[in-house]
Amino acid sequence: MSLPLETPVTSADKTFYQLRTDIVEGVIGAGAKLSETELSTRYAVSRAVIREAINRLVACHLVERKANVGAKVVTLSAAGLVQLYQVREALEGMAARLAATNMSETEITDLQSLLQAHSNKVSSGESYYQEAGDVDFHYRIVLGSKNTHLISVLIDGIYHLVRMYRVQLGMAGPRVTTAFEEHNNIVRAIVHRDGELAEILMRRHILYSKNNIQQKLNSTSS
Amino acid sequence: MSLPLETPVTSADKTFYQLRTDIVEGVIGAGAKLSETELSTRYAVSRAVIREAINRLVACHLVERKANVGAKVVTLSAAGLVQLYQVREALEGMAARLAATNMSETEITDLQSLLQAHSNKVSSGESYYQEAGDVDFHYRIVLGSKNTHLISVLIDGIYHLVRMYRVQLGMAGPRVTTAFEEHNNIVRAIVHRDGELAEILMRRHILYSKNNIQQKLNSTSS
DNA sequence: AACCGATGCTTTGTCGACAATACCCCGTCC
DNA sequence: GGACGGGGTATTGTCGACAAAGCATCGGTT
Repeated sequence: MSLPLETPVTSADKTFYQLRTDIVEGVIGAGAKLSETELSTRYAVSRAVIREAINRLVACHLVERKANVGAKVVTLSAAGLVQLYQVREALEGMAARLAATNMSETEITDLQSLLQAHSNKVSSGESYYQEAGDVDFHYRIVLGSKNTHLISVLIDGIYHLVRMYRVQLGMAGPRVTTAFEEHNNIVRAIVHRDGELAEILMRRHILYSKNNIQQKLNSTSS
Repeated sequence: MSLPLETPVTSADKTFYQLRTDIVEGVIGAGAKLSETELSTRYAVSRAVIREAINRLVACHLVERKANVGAKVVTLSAAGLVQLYQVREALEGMAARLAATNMSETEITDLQSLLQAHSNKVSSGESYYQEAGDVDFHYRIVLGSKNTHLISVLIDGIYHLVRMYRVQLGMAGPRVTTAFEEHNNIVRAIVHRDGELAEILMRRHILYSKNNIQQKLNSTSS
């Protein structure tokens, strides 16, 4: 793995991470109500820490809360996924642009070797690539931007939502080989320190993914 | 005003809004420690609501908290402002692109009349434009995108940070007339439903602002 | 004299109980 | 018969107190 780096120190931290994975992974289904008392018994902690965890989940847009009523897991829609990918296109495009100028030489060589390793796996027929490899690649680009706000919005927020969408809507999808080629082109632009090109390629890459997903959604709904 | 629309219902809401304005407005200075006990007495509420308010401020990136140590207001830097404007460029550019296709006809005409009103004020010499007019314009574009994530990240998060930077670093700045022209061009692109052009113009508009601010920072620091 | 450890104090994290609000059910009235 | 109003219940919001962790001071040792 690249970097969880999220070390829970307090009890609220642990419950927050636990709840987040449970929600993203679908253990707690979409639209499910988060009863504070029930969760406090299930996780064997006070209601206060549950409340804090829920508030953080609200900040991540993973759950919604109405005052004096309660919190429930957000229900996802195809339109929401499209909106999410629009934001990804904008943010990760900028991340790629910045990464082209801000990544260190060692980071770039690491990125290249990472891609090379994925290439080997893809050519050997492993479809392992899709999940872990893809997120790893995008993580490195985002972190390479060295832009704090960009990093936090994407890694702490959007990526978890994307994962949740994947699980909810049952996207284990292919699109491996072409995506690999796109990744390769992006890295090449970064190697040449061409931020403008890197941004364009990254935006197209995410746009393609969006179209791919939309197409899949339409075919399943028809 | 366009839309605060943030109606505090619970006590923690009110405290959160109060604290946020106090921090953004500089009443609570940068780097200041937020003592929970002290704030609970100052605002005459329990420590629990103070904690919740602080947690929300942490989510907005207005304060930082270290476990078992405490929370303090973020200290701003020129580099941070540059990073913030990079994110603005990406997000608001996308917002303009989406607004070009998603804004209703009435929203567009309202936007035009708003700009016309500002034009009158500018030509009559009022420098009132800068603050209220500019934020109003950008708000409408962002809301016109109809993209939930875009709206929340910008309006609930980044714009408050930008305001805080303005206050902290003493930016009351001019750049009125040229900015108005840029706004006008963006609106024209939206009228023509040309999302691509609207994005380009918005990105340049924000880039100009960033350069303007950077230049001002360098001149003051030298 | 400087470094290390213990002790006490301050602040945060957590807990259980109380207050307030919303929902549900039922009775009554039109 | 339907709609409005009142009471009961369950859940959330708020509070004060206890537990734990960090920080400073002070004493001891090398």
